[in-house]
Amino acid sequence: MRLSEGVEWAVHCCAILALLPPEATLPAARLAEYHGVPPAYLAKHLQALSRAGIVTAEPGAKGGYRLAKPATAVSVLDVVRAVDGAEPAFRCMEIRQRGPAALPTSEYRQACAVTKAMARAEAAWRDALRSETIADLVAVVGRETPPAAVTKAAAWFQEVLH
Amino acid sequence: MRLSEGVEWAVHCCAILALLPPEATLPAARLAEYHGVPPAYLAKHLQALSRAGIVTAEPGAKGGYRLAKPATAVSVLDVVRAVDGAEPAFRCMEIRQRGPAALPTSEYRQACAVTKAMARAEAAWRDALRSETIADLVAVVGRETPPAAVTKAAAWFQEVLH
DNA sequence: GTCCCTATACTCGGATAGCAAGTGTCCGAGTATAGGCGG
DNA sequence: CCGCCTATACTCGGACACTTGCTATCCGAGTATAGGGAC
Repeated sequence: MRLSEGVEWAVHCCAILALLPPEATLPAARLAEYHGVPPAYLAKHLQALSRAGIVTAEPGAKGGYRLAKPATAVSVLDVVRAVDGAEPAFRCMEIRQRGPAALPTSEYRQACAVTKAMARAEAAWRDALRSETIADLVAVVGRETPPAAVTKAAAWFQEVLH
Repeated sequence: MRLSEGVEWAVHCCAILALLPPEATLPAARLAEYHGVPPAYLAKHLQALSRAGIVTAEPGAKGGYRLAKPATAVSVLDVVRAVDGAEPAFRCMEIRQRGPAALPTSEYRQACAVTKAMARAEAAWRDALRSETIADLVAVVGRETPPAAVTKAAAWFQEVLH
């Protein structure tokens, strides 16, 4: 089981966008440059965030991306689902309905116990991600990041910000 | 994010093996036949369960697989980790250490907030799977399965059991 | 009748192809900007 | 000097190759069994 690498990029990008002044935008190319990742591929994931309504895109010169909602209203789960998709990790193939001891489909009214157990676990995972917002992450980063990094980042933003 | 299909097969196989009389074994080919899945591919996953110490394999004629531990001592998490691997779904690539605002590696002592949040969510997922044992699943199945299916399965086992 | 030996058939185990999804990249459509021109 | 128009440059958005890892398969090594033969 492996989560798409783009999820990490997307969450970090949301955290950066949350730090921007209101109404300011940052192009995908700058976000990619800041994180040291391929610009074209990051753009693909930012498009997914845009489709999900997490960020809004300003087209044209001096355009770029901005958070569509307050950082307190964007959970990590929102970002994960936007990039990685909403399908569950465990897909029940109903193998109990196959083989020599199978019954007609109409006999299986309850979801099988395996599926239920997996669904409970995934629900716990989603709950944990839902309870954490981008604003929470930003707060933690601001508390734990060395001041040197903050000033360095702030200086860089001054140059590229739209 | 997608869990290997073999996980579903492996859990179902463990549940079947838990129903067997003590010391009885069932070959991989019969387990595959019962579930209607490719025998060779299922064998691969059963090997993983064997390596993990969840089942033991009896070689030779009249051989097969048997649970290595009581069903109450095998959690669903054990099976998932045996088949799917123990690596976390989210792998932090430390992209914060890249780009124009990066600092020397020695400055990053804390794990980044994104990684921590993801780790918490995965811990919740694992906890949920760890709290469920194969014995629990068997109990639920025995309670919810129609009697017709139980007798049909029992008859089939009588024929193929070693 | 009992014991031993041998050949057999069946089991698991690891090494080997095929395919799908994620990874990475590119080019085209659209828009706000900046400069030049006319009034 | 001010307003308008046009050309430009930059942005996002979706469509196109490539690579890794999951899916699927096969064949070889090893062992308990079953049968036959000798005592």
